[in-house]
Amino acid sequence: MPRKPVARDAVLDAFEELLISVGERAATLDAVAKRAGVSKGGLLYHFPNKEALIAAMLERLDLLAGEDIALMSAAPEGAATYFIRTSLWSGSPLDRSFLAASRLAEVAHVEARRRFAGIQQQWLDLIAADVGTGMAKAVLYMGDGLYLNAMWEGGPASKTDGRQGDVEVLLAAVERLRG
Amino acid sequence: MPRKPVARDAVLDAFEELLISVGERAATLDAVAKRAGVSKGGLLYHFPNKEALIAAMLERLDLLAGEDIALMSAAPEGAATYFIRTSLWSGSPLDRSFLAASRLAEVAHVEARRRFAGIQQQWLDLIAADVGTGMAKAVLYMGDGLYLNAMWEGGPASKTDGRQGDVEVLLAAVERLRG
DNA sequence: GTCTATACCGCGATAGAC
DNA sequence: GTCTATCGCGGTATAGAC
Repeated sequence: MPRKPVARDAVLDAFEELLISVGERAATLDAVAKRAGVSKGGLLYHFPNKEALIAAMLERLDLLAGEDIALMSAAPEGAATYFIRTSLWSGSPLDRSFLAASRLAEVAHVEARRRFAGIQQQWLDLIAADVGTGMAKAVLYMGDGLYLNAMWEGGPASKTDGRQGDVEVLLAAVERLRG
Repeated sequence: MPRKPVARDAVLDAFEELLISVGERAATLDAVAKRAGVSKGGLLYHFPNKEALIAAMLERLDLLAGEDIALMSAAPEGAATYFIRTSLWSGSPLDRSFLAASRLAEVAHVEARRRFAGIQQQWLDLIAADVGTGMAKAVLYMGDGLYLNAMWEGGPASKTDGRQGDVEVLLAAVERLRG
């Protein structure tokens, strides 16, 4: 198992942060390098081009998502409740990774969209095992809609603030859909 | 009431199509002009800069959304059912306009996000009048989630195909949430 | 392994002919 | 009203010093 240099992770962190805070278009190599505290040349030593940088970020997303799937399947309150609760921004590594990747999916990045589809499918399977296949997609889409509206509202900052009441509404809805 | 030139509308149509099919970053003035069958100079005669082009597109969105709100409030099957049904891509002018604007909201375009918030609020009000304030957001978010997943799946093409069954699931869920 | 310097290209926008 | 030509900027990527 090869140990990756710290500078590499710092660059990945910086890339995620910029995707989240300023969007895909402004997350340039220059900006990433500056934020990570390396030169552009130094960045391009670790990641030969921008696609390689993106690929590494998506790898990390898959890793974190895998851990979340494990937690979700073991959640005592049930997968559906766990899913709705964690649809709200909490600043976790997975949140950041997911949101950053979402910026790429939005601009039609093919591989980012493929990963998303895979993760969604795993979530759907667990929710279906919890609330039944009939209503699983309803639950999944509610969580996704919450996520989407928080995005439109203007970034992750506002998520924690005003959306807590929404979570309670959705949890009540989930209870009505169970069975 | 001033008549707008046809070339103007052709440019707006081309801009929307490109936003939808190739994303915000690739919807450049060059690409729009080529698709609309005019030169870049010709385009910039009608819209002095890119912001003006965006502003005109958002105007059209508001107009179409207003018409939809009117239809929704008069829908015999109820606002909630109408909303879920029309969350699926049908290729209508509103669908195209909404999806195109969504590409801008995704890259943090401030005005696009403001318009979205307004439209969402109007939808929410009508749904609340139909199913009650308690469950209105659950219904709204289900529709939004359906929309979001169709996006991730890779553009509007696939929407019509595989998601029809999802609509039926969501409509059944709405019935359970009514009251 | 990380830096500086630079090549190269495509974007938005302007100027002016027709 | 629509065109061609061109500028300036900022993006990705490369070359080569240290």
